[in-house]
Amino acid sequence: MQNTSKKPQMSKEMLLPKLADYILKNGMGGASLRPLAKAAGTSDRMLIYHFGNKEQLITDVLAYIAGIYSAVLDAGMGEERAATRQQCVARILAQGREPAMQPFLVLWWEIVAGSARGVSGYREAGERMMSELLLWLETQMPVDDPDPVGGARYLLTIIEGSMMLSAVGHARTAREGLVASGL
Amino acid sequence: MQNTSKKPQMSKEMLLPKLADYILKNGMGGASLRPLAKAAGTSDRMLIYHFGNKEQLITDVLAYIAGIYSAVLDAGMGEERAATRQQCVARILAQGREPAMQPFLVLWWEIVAGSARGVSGYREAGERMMSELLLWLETQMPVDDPDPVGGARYLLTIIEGSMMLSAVGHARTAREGLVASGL
DNA sequence: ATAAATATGTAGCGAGTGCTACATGGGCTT
DNA sequence: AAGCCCATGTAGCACTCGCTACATATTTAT
Repeated sequence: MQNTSKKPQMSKEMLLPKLADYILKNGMGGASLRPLAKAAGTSDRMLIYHFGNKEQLITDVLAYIAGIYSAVLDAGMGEERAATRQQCVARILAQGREPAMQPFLVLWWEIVAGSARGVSGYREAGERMMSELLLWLETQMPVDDPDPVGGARYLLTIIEGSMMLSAVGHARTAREGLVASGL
Repeated sequence: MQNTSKKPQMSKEMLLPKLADYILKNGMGGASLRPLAKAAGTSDRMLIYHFGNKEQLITDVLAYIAGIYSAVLDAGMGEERAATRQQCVARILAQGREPAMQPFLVLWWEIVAGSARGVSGYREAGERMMSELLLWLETQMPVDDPDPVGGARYLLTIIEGSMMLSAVGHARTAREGLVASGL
């Protein structure tokens, strides 16, 4: 008989995008082996086979997500720099409100929580994603900014603080804080 | 025979402190009925009896924790105000580094994550805790501050941004951001 | 005194968890 | 052709999960 199932030969690399997609949509809470396997078109048996155990799988998927994060960042915004810090912050906050960014944002807080609690793999992913965002932010600073390096760190702090406040229903508080600071 | 077990008459009010204590120590991840019941000196059966279901229990415990949050805030710092915004921020960040605050901080990010994902009870608790912190922060602003209301919102944004960056291993980034901003 | 309401213990159900044992197919090397 | 290794399917184990059925003791109301 002919080879009907052309030896799928599933590998980590083929699985990671689907796993990342599922986790972005459903969060870490629903990230158990059987649903993940179903979403990736395989079985829990094979996930363990490829990744060794669940902890390693999560670590790998989070690293993968951190890896594609900067691509999403770039895709979401034009190339021209902002003219002022105020405009820079406004743009990024606006981007954070876009629907396409929501899965990242919602997952982000779970990564922060896991990192704060010391869960393996979370801290590395979170640190990397913040490093990416920081680098990217430096490239987005106004060309005439007197201190783009320090300024990027300052704006990053404010942006993340604003996002956290928004996440717990204090978007207004964050907005008023920005106004009071001149940003 | 005499009444050996003096009719315990467990009530929500008696259970909440122990439940809150356990959750502060072990986080939401370990907050399943049987361990919670054991920590509170009762049974999973009785937790459901008193709270109806787990979701309501979590909601109630988070509300209780939010309720005692401001007391912890006050207890952790003296009464005299800061002289400058810079000193105000430095004090609060120092307080956040104290061991006694760690359970709150670690739990805090789980509340933010739950709030961002829309889990019932988390948003209300998070919003309330932030409101408490904001009010308290207003009382801690320098007496001669030109805009204590807006300034408190600005400082709150920066403080929370700094704490988040620290949680993912970017404490240095946050510190450099503060320096660049003059705070 | 009787009945109703409250409070609690025991046991278990059905579903889901991470993970493993065992078998087996198909492609590879020798 | 023979043997070996990689990839995968099937079945299941021991455990935890939230929650419930049932019985029962104790207190309160009539």
